[in-house]
Amino acid sequence: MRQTLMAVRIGKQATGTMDEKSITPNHPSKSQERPTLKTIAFMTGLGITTVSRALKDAPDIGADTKERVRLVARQLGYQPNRAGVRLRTGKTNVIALVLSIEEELMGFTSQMVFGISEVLAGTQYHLVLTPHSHQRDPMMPVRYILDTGSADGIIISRVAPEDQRVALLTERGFPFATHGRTDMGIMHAFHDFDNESYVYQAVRKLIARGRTRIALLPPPSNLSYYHHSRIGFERALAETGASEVPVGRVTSESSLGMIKEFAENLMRNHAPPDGIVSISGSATVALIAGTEAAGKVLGKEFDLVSKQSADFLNWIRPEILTVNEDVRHAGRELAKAIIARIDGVAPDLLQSISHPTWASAAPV
Amino acid sequence: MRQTLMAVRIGKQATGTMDEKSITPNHPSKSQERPTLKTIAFMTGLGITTVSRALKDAPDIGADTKERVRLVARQLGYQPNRAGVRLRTGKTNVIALVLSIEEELMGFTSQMVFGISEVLAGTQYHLVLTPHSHQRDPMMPVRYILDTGSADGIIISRVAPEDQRVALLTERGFPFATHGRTDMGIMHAFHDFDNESYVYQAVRKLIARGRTRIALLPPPSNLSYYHHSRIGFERALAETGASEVPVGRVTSESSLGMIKEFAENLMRNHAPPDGIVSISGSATVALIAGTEAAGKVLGKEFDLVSKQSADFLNWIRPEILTVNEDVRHAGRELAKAIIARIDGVAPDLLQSISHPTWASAAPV
DNA sequence: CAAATTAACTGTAACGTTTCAGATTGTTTT
DNA sequence: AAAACAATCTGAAACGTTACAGTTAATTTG
Repeated sequence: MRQTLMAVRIGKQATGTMDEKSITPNHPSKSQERPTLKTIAFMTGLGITTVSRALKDAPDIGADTKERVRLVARQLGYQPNRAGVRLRTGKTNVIALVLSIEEELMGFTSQMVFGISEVLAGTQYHLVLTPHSHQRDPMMPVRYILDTGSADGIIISRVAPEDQRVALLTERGFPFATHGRTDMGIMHAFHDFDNESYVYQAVRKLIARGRTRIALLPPPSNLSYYHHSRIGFERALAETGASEVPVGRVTSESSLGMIKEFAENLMRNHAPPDGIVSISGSATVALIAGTEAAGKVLGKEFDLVSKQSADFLNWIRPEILTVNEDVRHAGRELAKAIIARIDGVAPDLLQSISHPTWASAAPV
Repeated sequence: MRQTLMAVRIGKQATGTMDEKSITPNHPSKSQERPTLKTIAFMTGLGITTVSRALKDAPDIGADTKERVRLVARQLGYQPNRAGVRLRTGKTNVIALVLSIEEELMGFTSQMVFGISEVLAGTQYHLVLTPHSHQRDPMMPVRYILDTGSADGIIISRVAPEDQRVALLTERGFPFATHGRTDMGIMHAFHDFDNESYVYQAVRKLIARGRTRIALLPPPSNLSYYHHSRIGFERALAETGASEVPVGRVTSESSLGMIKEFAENLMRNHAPPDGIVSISGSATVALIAGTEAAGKVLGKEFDLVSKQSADFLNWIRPEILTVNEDVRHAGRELAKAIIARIDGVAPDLLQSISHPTWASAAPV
């Protein structure tokens, strides 16, 4: 029974002869319904099961049968029905990106999304966005996805050192990857930017320029990278003997108006900083406005180092020392990690960190 | 048979007694599977069909039965299984946002996404992102969605006056809404920013400041809003007798380096413009860099008007006259429109336009 | 009071897929 | 030649939902 099958048994009365959907009158003949396994089964004269198994290259299907099935499938442009697969297997082929609307404005989110999409484009996965107000209930989207099984994996950002979402997802054994690290003794997939190193190097650069009184505009203190940036900051200060000018409760996510006002007051102090490190590009814009409103000249009376996720600060003030956080790359890494995680790869193999690279002094 | 039903007929041997899923050993008892119609049917003693119909408030179900079903459903936290619904009805409860990775960087995409999500959050719809390189094959994502039926509606942006995607979607009768208008005699849902009016007003403002030689940095000429901005521009010039300083082939989406270089050359001409209108915030950043590299002072030798989708230009140069395009609002409008479209509302009732509002001179 | 009508409920089938437990060959072993 | 095996193929059932065509019992009609 090697190659005898060639369409000998046509029709297959049992399952019904390919039910000849009534051709709609407007589209003469092109209105062919979407092909299913049944279509291929009919065309090849095989059973639906055989076709299904052939397409997943199961070992109990003959080599030439597989070939034949694949050929017809390709010819028809067959694509498995997602709802069918999902209903039967529970596999959604969906990655959920949970993001907070407080996310940084300057292109952060879009770059992340594009990075993820880049990787997902080559797979069966779709990307579903689940924005929410982080303030209100950060657990809500995660719980929803968990309860409804509406994704195979989750990417979360803005993680805290002790992150409830990470705890919950881990407890449930649900695949996830985070943008940012945690500090709760839980092993999980992540990608992070090395903010400690960034701030450390930033301070060293300021000191190399002779600055000694440094201020750090950090992220909100509940987020993990607040601590990383503090550690880098303190390490650099300790090594060099430079001193810190404290910033009070202002953070990179305070309103731009508040940041400006703060910066202006700060620079009007009797002992203002001569170097500022900023963790966020948009905050830096307000920072400049404030410092200049106080009459200070960037590059002269003080220097400024900033991280940014889109390359725009140096167009505004070439004097700013900038580091680009490649968020798109982060997106790519996270997408690869979550897919691997879904495929069962151990989380400790899915951790990566980007290191700061300093932009050349001025753009073209 | 009014209120006699109260759990009299329990069990229902026919369909099987709620098959008591083997409780997993790790989770003592809380590991209740996700409730389905069957669960509710069992608990109420009703048939699955009855429960289904009761939940959709069908007219042939008794009022008290409905109440009872709703109560139990709420109690269990019942959520219809999306795969089941989708398989049976073809309804995906998904809105696809097709966006091009060439989309403006400065927060445009994220604001759009957040706006859409805001509206979708109150509905059963999920938001699926389908980014793609617009250059390569703009039709691909649309065709994919059409072929696989993977969404109930599509939102597209960056439309052209004669847009193939609009033509295809209309031909297939598929619900969609566009960010931007077309000009091909097809009635469809859209939201647009009134770029004609923006540019017109921009020019008038420049002229009010005594400027007479105006340059327009327009979007790429294949996009609809290129034409709108040109119309507004030319109308203002015609009315006032001001003259245009042409910009050649530079557009708001040329690289920042190119824009800067162009601006610098332009301002070094023997007859440079004294007013510039920019359609994009990020381009404006480069524009400033170029004009200042040529030694010109903003607000003195020339004035600059720019549109932006995030409020940042005035932090950089308070002198710039800015208009904020509220992309988040656009997202909200588009989401509402696409849902209405799916519900069968006529497209001509789903068209809206945002008008420019001028930011107050300087921010806080 | 039989027949028709109405109100309330229900089982079956189907959407497209995969898993399971066979079935049908031909071939090898004993 | 009977029995066992291997290689291929297969139908039935199930996932959760809804449309359809009933069924049942009570009520109205003639």
